[in-house]
Amino acid sequence: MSLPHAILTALLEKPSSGLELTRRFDRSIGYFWSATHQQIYRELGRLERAGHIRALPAPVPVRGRRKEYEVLPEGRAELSAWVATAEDPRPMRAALLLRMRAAAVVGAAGLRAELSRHLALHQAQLAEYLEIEVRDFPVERRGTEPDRLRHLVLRGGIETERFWVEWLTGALGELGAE
Amino acid sequence: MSLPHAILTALLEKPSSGLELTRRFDRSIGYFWSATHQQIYRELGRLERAGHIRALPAPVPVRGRRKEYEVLPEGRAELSAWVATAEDPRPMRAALLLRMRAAAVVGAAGLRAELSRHLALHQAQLAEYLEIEVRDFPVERRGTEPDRLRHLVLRGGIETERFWVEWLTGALGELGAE
DNA sequence: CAGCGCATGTAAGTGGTTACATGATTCA
DNA sequence: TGAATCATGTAACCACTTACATGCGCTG
Repeated sequence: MSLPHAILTALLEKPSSGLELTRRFDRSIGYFWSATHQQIYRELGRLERAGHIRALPAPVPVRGRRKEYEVLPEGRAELSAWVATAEDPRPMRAALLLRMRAAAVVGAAGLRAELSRHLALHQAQLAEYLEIEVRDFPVERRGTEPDRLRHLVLRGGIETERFWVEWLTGALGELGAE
Repeated sequence: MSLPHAILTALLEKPSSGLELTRRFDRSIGYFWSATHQQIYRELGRLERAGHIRALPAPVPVRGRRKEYEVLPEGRAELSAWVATAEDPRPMRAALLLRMRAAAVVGAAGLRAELSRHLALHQAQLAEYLEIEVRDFPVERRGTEPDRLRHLVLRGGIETERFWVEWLTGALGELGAE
């Protein structure tokens, strides 16, 4: 149950409309909790009904007109509570590892190309994260706690991608030329 | 759409009943693609209707009225095709990273305990994987391709857990004593 | 004023989770 | 015989995905 909290976090960082949120999810929060615009609109409706956020007063609330949302104190309290909640990590879901295990049974024919493709994707993502790190977290900006925490989040993304790049590289080596 | 393929893989490794599959998912395949017994029974039904597996005629029921399934050639072909399929990696879903980002906004009160708890869980999982590695993949058993592939899968689990242990250790250091 | 992009939504279908139901065997 | 356990399932719900629908504002 993390989507509402992802949205609350994003709205606290900057009040936004549904579509703006969608865009920001595509390039920032979505790196570790993705969501489509349909999910976001539905969740915005729920959060509003729950009294956690409110739409900023618009002249005429009509379909097709942008609605900007901001977080209410209740929403901030909810998010604050969630940060300290005990919530077990979900078991990982790695389809590639599954495919590798299937390949051990039925043979690895055709797997090599797919591994290469994934390797390129993860290398690209890693490069993007490293750019963000250079741009947003220069050494002199690492003093305040919020900055240190945000940097930790980014390091999580970086190390995850690095893991995949290394694992895929090793796997391609093991597979040989096929 | 990986659950059916996870089941096909497991059944090729060893024909099983629904409950046996559930147990094996809990301690093996489920490490990277978990499933409950309800999911498994539903999926077994679908796979049987699709002609990918069949129930063996029970010779002498050992316990209860179990149904043992085995994979048909069509199922093996389906799995073989899936191994080579182009399927993009799903974006990661890391609730802990999300919570860390929320903490950057509303404060990290109470987060430390939760990070410690997760650290212990991941350390335990890592230890379990390392035991499996020692037991199932001694150096002299790494020659055949199936063994090498299965070992790669395990290495994926090991390195993932190692990532979390390191990230959490670093995060606890950054958070300070609170 | 027609067409296009922006913005907000609805609807249907799938996969996964939680809670419950039912029969069959074992054993005290 | 009654309780515990093994084994297979059903039902309801929720999250997420995919496809489509509707209204607004700008521009040619």
